[in-house]
Amino acid sequence: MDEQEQTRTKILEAAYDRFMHYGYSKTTMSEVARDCEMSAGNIYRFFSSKLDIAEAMAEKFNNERYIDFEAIANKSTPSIDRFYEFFFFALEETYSAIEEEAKILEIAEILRLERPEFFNEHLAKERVFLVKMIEDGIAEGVFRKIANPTRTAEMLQAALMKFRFPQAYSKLKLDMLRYELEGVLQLLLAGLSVGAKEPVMVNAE
Amino acid sequence: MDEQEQTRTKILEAAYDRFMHYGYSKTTMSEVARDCEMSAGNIYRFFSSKLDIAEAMAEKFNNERYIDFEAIANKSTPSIDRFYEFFFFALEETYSAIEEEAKILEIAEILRLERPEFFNEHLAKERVFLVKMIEDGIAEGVFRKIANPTRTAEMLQAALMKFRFPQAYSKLKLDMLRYELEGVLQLLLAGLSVGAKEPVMVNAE
DNA sequence: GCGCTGAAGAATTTATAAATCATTCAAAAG
DNA sequence: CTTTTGAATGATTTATAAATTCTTCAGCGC
Repeated sequence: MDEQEQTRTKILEAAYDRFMHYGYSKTTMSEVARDCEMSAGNIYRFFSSKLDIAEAMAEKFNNERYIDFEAIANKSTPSIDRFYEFFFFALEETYSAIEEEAKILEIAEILRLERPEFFNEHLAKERVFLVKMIEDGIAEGVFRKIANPTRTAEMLQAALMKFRFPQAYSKLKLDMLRYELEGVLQLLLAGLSVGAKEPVMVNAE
Repeated sequence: MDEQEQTRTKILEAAYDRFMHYGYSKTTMSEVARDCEMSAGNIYRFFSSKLDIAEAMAEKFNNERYIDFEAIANKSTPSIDRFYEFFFFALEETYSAIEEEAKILEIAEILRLERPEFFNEHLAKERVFLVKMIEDGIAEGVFRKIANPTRTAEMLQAALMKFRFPQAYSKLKLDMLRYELEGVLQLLLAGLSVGAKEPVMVNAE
């Protein structure tokens, strides 16, 4: 880790402590700079904006999740089991992270609004694991042949959006979210199962 | 229609014109009262709050949709076709209503926050049509036996939430929403099809 | 040159007072 | 007695000025 990278980390840590304690908007660049014993202007040699600090923090948080996601996706258990584990793990993890640290929600909301590309990249990264589990399921003979696994993964994400970002999309409590996730996932996975027929409309518009 | 009901309608119409022209929050009770040639205080003999006027308006709007929903649900076309028609109709209808009249979104947002029960009742009413179409699909031999159609309808609603209230849950454009709705619906209906297997986890937690 | 500072500017937030608003209710009008 | 008004009230919104904040960058020290 070179000097540059070391300073970035120092700033990130100082910002993290402040963001978690006082929240993103109540933390000033001067405060973070003071904690790092430098001037506010100098931070801009390492991060081009305050929002970039938040994004770097979120990226670090996500990267930790990707390790867990990858571990789940690569398990040797049936793909069905892995799907459940994946989405329930993600639900519990994000829900409790936000529950315990309400400040995280503020950052997530700001990024969702100000950095939608960041959000989309995150979804694309998660999708890689979904595609793998879909393909494994096909290989297992549990899922039917699927023309475009990436598109199917996109559809799973669209249908399960409210469980991946629970507090942003609803006010439901965790047990209710679990109940709904279970049911929706059951239906979606049934739709992938070997016997399932993709519906064909008689009167296509 | 008795006197009481007639006055309610007059107030509702005056409020509707104002809400659509200036928005909910920019409309005052005095203005509505003036349009009805009465005092602001007198409105409260007919509606117990400004929010109640908005709710009554939304109820009227919804009731018009229920007529269309019922017509679709009662068609003699295959239930699959009706499902598509139902959700695409709902998407186009709510999307364009909000697109053309941005003021409607304000009212919808306020009701979602301040009157969550109203929202839940609306979902329950829609669910009746979904249950019917599910049961028809079973009778047609297209859908598999389903233990609890009401629960399944709830799950469909949970998975399709972002298409029922498009602008509230995402910033996606209509063509993207159509693309996603098509795929998600396909997957969900495949999950209901006769051959589909409800997934059973090997290692239940 | 290189790394950093601190002053400066533009944008945003805060603070505060004034104004407006939703709602209530005593009393007037019918 | 029923219906309606309009003044009173407390809450919310608006308006405005002051202060703070993010960000830039000329120039200082190494």
